[in-house]
Amino acid sequence: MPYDPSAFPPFAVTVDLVVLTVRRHSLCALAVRRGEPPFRGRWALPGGFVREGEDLAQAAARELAEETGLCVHDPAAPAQDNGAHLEQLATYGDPGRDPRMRVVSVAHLALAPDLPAPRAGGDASNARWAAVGELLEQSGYGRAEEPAAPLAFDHAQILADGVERARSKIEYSSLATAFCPPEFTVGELRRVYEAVWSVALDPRNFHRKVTGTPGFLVPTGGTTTRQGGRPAQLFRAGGATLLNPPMLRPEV
Amino acid sequence: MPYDPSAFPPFAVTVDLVVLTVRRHSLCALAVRRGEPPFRGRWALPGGFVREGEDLAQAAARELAEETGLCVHDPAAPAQDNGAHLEQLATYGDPGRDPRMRVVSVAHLALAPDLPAPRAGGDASNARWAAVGELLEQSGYGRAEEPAAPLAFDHAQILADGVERARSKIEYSSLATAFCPPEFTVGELRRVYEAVWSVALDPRNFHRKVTGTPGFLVPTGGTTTRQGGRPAQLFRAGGATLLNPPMLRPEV
DNA sequence: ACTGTTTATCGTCAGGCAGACGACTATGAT
DNA sequence: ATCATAGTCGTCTGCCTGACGATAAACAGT
Repeated sequence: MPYDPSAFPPFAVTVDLVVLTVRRHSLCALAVRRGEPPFRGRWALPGGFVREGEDLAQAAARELAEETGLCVHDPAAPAQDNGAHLEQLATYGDPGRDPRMRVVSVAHLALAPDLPAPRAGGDASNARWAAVGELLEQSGYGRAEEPAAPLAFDHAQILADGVERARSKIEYSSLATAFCPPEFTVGELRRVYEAVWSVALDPRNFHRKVTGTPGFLVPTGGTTTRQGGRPAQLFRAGGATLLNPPMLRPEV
Repeated sequence: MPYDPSAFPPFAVTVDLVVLTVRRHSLCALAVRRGEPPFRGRWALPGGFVREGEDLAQAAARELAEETGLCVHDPAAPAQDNGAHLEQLATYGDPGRDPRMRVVSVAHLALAPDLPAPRAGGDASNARWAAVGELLEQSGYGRAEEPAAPLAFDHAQILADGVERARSKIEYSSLATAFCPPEFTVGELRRVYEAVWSVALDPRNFHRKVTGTPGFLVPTGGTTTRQGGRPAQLFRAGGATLLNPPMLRPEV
């Protein structure tokens, strides 16, 4: 089809972020309260316009830093900082998804270790970590009872897609370590899987699997007792990014 | 970030298509010749602007129909027409990817059975099926020798991403049947895997795997000898979309 | 009609990996 | 000292896969 530079409909392009973390044994997402219409006062995913001259990934990283202070983990420089994992998720462009104008949103997925408190431009009351189960139940994506205040726009759909991406991706990649601090124990990593999948895993088989996969975990030599019980070895994420064979998710 | 409807940079939004099929035992992609600058005369992926009031998926389906005449396979109405599989791939928005203006392209991946001849608006010389190996070698994504005429824009990157998506997705889903006609034999399905992965698979183990996975294939009762040799049973794609355990891709 | 070629299909066997689960270890709490 | 908690090492069994032998049913050529 011929390009006609003078005759194309103009769009606004935004990035929206699904920022996931594991807190208190449950998968949580970052939600911000909208300060202006439409959907004023409702919770939404963080996001904003892509600026001129700005790459999509740059825009997502900038928004992530503005909302959480997190730096993005550079895949080239492996495994040391407290940076987050960031990847493009999908693009949502239904006409009418924003009542004001035609907006195409390029959603990104970010995985972060457990953080202190969210700061949305310094105003803590306008940002929070919410359990994804609660956020999605309110929007009819779970077996809901009281559809209290669903997320604004189509953000419930975006969140559901992001959670599904995270759930499947930790099966065959080492991405679960993005939820962990730089040094972590096998038990802490197992609790990440259990929270994301909402299942209970056998500690012995899990230990055998992750320590037996070459390049997945490298021991740092240290130990910790911060989980109670017998001291556990500390590990860092190894260079391997793909898990082959994958970690098997128990069916329900 | 506050939304300011009066102050956002305008973007053009396009859809680009990675249309894959298997022809003569090799994976091929649809390429169209550009009729106007920039990159006039070079090969590119089919695509076009998203229209006002048009969904992204609608735009992709419209472009696919314009270029190939294919209808999109409705996931709700399973397995009978010669429709193609269509899914969103990723979004590319580097500033400068189009020298004329700021264009964000939402790439889609389409998988189609082997088709007669391409028709790009009736002009056959401006559209062709090209082996993905050749297209990517020319762009430095394979071990190239003569970087003849790489694809226009960032389309080589988009094609590489689409091929990688297809390669990994046939591992754990029944998507390989989208490359087959409505009725097909186990051998034909195996040749799809072999073409997409560029490997040789053991016919006996492959047969055991696909016929032993419940819901993957349903026999139609008919047989065919169109491949020569002993008559083979004909199958249709079953309802199962996920392959568990997955088909294992031999490492190189 | 016979032989060779091609493709399809069934069977066998050994190795690897995952699930179930027993046993032991090393901390802190009472 | 005893208990509770969490980590780590083993064992066993069943399933799946890769390697590969064997048979079946078509066609081509002599």
